[in-house]
Amino acid sequence: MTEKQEKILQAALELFAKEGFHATSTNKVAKFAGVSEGLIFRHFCNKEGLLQAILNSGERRLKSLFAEIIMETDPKEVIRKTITMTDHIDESEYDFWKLQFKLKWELEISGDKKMQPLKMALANAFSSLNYESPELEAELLLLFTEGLGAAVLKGSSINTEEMIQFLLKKYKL
Amino acid sequence: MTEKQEKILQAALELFAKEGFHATSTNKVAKFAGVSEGLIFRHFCNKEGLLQAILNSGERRLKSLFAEIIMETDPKEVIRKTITMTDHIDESEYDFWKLQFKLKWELEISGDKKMQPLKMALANAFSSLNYESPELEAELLLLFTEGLGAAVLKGSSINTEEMIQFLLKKYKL
DNA sequence: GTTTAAAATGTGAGTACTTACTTATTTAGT
DNA sequence: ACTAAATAAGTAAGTACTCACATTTTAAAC
Repeated sequence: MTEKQEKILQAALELFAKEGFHATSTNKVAKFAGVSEGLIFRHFCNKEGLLQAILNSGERRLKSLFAEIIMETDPKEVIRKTITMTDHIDESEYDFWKLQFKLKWELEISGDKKMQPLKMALANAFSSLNYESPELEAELLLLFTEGLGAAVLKGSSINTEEMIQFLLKKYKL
Repeated sequence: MTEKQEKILQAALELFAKEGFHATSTNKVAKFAGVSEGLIFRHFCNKEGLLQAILNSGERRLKSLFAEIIMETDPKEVIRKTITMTDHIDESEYDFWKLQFKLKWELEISGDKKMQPLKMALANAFSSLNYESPELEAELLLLFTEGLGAAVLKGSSINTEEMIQFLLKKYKL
């Protein structure tokens, strides 16, 4: 991975996240990265390839964030970590997460599959704590987590900290 | 409002909702509507104007959906109607709602302001029922509602009916 | 009720510009 | 010297948008 290759990835991530995939031209990416436009196609084949490269390099972030929760053995901790997840995403990774959310709507990249392990871990946790409907509880909590994440990334007026504390209280954690 | 004008609005709504605003060209809209491309600009000035026309004509739907909840006096009914809202949106209006959600990400049209009256109605309802933190309860419920709506429109595997019943039970309704 | 002129609606062929992508050529690392 | 990295200058197709012209609708005058 050369220096310019990384510059392209960085620039594309920022622009795709802030303006959207279709609204960002390869010309714009090249200029923002301080690179000739042709280089994008030399390294990433086409615009779609550039996007895939970004997504692949970001996969680690996604997995490491989820892994910490899934590895947890204490059921209460699984739930607590899920609720506080939004607060643990680093500001330097905002662009990546924003892109992830944006692509769910702009292209039809669901990201539903990637949530599955987390959903199962949550369902197990709720089951261990003798909740009546563990699967539904898991789904509901994920709905909340996604909603809160979306709100934060969209710069909503919502008070994240307060909301997280409120939820922890609701789940008696 | 002429016949062709409505055809343009219909076509644009469907295409914007399904492919996205930036990904849909005016040429595509014109062909899909069976109309000359120039007519779009005669009637709606530019592409942005076309979008605004769609949004304005859809405003009624948004208001009528929220109004029914806000007018409600029984606090328990306010909460119940909010929870079941997702199930009440007609399939013929899917495109409109999908566009609404998509635009939140593609452009930065928040739609946060339009939620404010509903949020206040919910906060009042929770307050009447002596909940400890009515504002947070309201915000949380809206987070769920939006998340559930998004899931349905994205064609998620989630069981909407079941989830709604589950939530009603949680809120003792 | 017909005529007629003006206004509104609609078209098709353009425009200048941008798009994703290519290719011939040059630069730099080993 | 050979290979990979990088560039500059293309290209064809697509973009939003315009404009001169044709058609229909409206409405007032006779």
